[in-house]
Amino acid sequence: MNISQAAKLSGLSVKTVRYYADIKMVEPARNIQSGYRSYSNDDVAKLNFIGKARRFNFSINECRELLSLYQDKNRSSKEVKKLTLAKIASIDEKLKEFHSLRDELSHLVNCCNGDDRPSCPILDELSK
Amino acid sequence: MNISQAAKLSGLSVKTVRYYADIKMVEPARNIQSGYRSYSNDDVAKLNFIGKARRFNFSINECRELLSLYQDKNRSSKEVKKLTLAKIASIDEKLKEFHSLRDELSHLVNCCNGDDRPSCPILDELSK
DNA sequence: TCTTTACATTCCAGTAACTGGAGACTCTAT
DNA sequence: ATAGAGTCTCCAGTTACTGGAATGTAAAGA
Repeated sequence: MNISQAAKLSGLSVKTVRYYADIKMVEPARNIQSGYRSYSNDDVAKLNFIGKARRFNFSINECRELLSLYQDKNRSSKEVKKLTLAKIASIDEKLKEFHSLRDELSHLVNCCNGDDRPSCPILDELSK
Repeated sequence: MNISQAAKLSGLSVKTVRYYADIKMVEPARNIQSGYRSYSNDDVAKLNFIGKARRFNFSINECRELLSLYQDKNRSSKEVKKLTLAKIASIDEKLKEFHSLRDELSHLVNCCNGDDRPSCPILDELSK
């Protein structure tokens, strides 16, 4: 199938699918006459896999790792679990950061009158 | 003072401070002889301000806005509050995303044996 | 004074993961 | 035959820096 159908089936944009071909992550066959990319069902399955992994916040390189594990019939689940645990840990980091950020900002907002007078505890805090 | 001291006082890297000069956010005077950037205390205060705002996850453009409000003696606190509330909302978005991501991933990890056999619910989920 | 060393300058490239657009070619339908 | 849709490649832009090369300047020691 052509790229637009592969894109539709995998829920990705055409640009993204072409990008994944460029970076050699999912390299489809080519129609020799037209030069058009020609995607198999297998290719679409990979695109789907990658799309999901990306939505799970795995980076492109992590997706590559996962993809090779996915395609390796002899892989152990240990490796995948390890990668996923690391990902969870990094998400926890981010959560912590964002939580404290949120708390500080909302504290500042609560102290701010929000009227038309120039006094503003938010700016005061930023300039300390 | 020279750039390295301005960097030290503001807690930013020299590269970053130079970058902020390049993008015309904090433009110091120049020593005519040497061409070296020459930072005033006022410049350092701005750098500090920006550094803090960046740590509060404001983008460079938002920092520009905040900075101009900061320097505008006639600004109202309303504007700043609005910007900050929007920032909080976007942080909340991210928090929600990351929370659900985390939950899904840890669910998958809990279902995974993590042994040397190839069966792996994580990959199974990704390939569905 | 000379020399070393530390610090400064500019400019270019790379990061991550795409996205947008230009110009050209191909396919399909009328 | 031609219009319109789809595809191709290639280049640039996004965000906020960071690293490195080649070169110039300042300060301190011998």
